[in-house]
Order: sequence, then structure tokens, then C-alpha cells
Amino acid sequence: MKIAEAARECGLTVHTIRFYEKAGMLPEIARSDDGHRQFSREILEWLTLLASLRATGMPMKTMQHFAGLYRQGDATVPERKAVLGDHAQHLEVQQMQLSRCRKLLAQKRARYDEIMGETP
Amino acid sequence: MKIAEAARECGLTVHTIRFYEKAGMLPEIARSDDGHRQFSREILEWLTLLASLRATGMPMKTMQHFAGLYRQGDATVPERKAVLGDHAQHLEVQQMQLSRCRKLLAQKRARYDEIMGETP
DNA sequence: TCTTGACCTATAGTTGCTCTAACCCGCTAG
DNA sequence: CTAGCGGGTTAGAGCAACTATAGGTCAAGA
Repeated sequence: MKIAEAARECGLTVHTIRFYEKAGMLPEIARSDDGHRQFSREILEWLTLLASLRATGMPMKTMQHFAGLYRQGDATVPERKAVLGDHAQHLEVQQMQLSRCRKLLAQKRARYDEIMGETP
Repeated sequence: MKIAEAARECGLTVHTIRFYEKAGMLPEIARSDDGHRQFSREILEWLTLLASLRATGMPMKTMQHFAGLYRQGDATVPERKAVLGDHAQHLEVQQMQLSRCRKLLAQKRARYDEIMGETP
């Protein structure tokens, strides 16, 4: 699979994929004879996970560390599990921020309706 | 109220508050004789809203626009309501990303447990 | 008086993209 | 057979949103 298709599948841009590779956030990517990256099913899955982690705020440093563990094989599975566990906690924090914001927005909208009712 | 207390109350840093002021994202802030910012209850409320909007991904440009509307008074209430409405939709998107990531993490954790079960 | 601490401004550095420039290669239409 | 189109490549500049540093003022307490 070529980079454009990979980008479409995982939801990242072509630019971002190349950027991530350079930053050491991906496993080795094979190249075809003409120098083009060849994306395997495995790498695509990895990209999809990264896209989701990034969209929910995991910093690049953590993803770099996580990628390093992945490259070292199954021995690092417990540590990788811990990394994902930490991120799961982070998701809870975000969930709370979302809820708080939703509540604030509802209050504001109510307040705006009041104001618009007074001076229509 | 001084800047440090305001920062504590709204959850932003002192740096970020000054940065936001310079970027035109706050209403006029009064200064005391020694040049220190004096934060009113109104501004604190504004900061709290901004902090929540920012934490949930509203871009600075939008907040600048929103602040501009606020400075123009009640006539802009309908447009401000629309801005917040747009952001509420954005919250839904984020909610979906959170859910998707949570699901992915659960899958990965299950997979890791399998691997650790095979080679303990 | 001297130092501590809270404030001030201005500016440089960081993170995580995002875009541009400049190039290569394979294909098809003229 | 060559011109140009659509993909790929790298290197590097630009941008958003902080974040940290440097350097300064002033008030209060030891």
C-alpha cells in the first residue's frame, strides 16, 4: 500500500505520516525499488492507533517511547500496557473537561436567551 | 484580584493570561496605580469560560472573534450564541474520538493480555 | 538597608504539525 | 518521442499556542 492510501485509511495526512516516521514514531517502513514507502497491514494498524492517541492528546514524546518499546518486541508488552493505561486515565480527564464545558455552554445559552428575551 | 489569584481561580497560568490579553482575547483589564492588572468578577468569569473553551480545542482565532463580539455589547448576543453552538458541535466530535480511542485501548489491552498469557 | 516576592514587559524557545520548493519516476496523449 | 500529469521523494520554512527566560519596578518584612 502506498502513502496516499495509507493516509486515507488511518485519517492522518501524507505529510503527518512522513513527519511521524522521521520523528521515530513508526516501525521500519519497507521501500519499493523506486524508493516509495510500502505500508503493510501491521503499520497501518499502528498508524490508526497513533492517530487515535494523538487526537486524544498523547504527546509525541510518549508516542516515540511507545514506538521504541514496540520495536523491541513482545518483552515490552507489560510496559506498553502501562503506557496505554496512563493514557486511558488521561481520557477520563478529558471526559470531565468535555462535560464541564458542555455545562458551561448550556448556562451561557440560557443566559443569552434571557438577554435576547429582554431586548428582542 | 491580582493575576496570581485569578490564575488559580480559572485554572490558566499567569503566563497564559498575559498572553491571552496581548492577543486580544480578554475585555479591557483595569490597572491599579502600580500598573498591576486588577481582575474583576466579570473578567474572571470570562477567563473561566475561555479556559474551558480552550481545553476543549477552540482555536485562538475563534476566541479572539468571540471576545470582539463581547466587547461590542448585547447586540452581538445572537452571534455569540451561534459561536458557542458551533463549539458544542465540536464537543460531540471530540466525544466520538474519546469513545473510539477508549475502544481501541480496550482491544489493545485484551491483545496484550493474550500475549502475556502465552509467554509469561 | 537589603532581600524576598509579586508584579511588569519583551523576547526566545518548544511542540506538533502544515505548507512550499524542488526534484524523480512512470504513464499516456499528441 | 517528448510534454505534461499524477503520484512519490527530501529538506526546510512557517504557524499556532503556549512556555520559559531575562531583566526590571515596587512594597513589605528581617
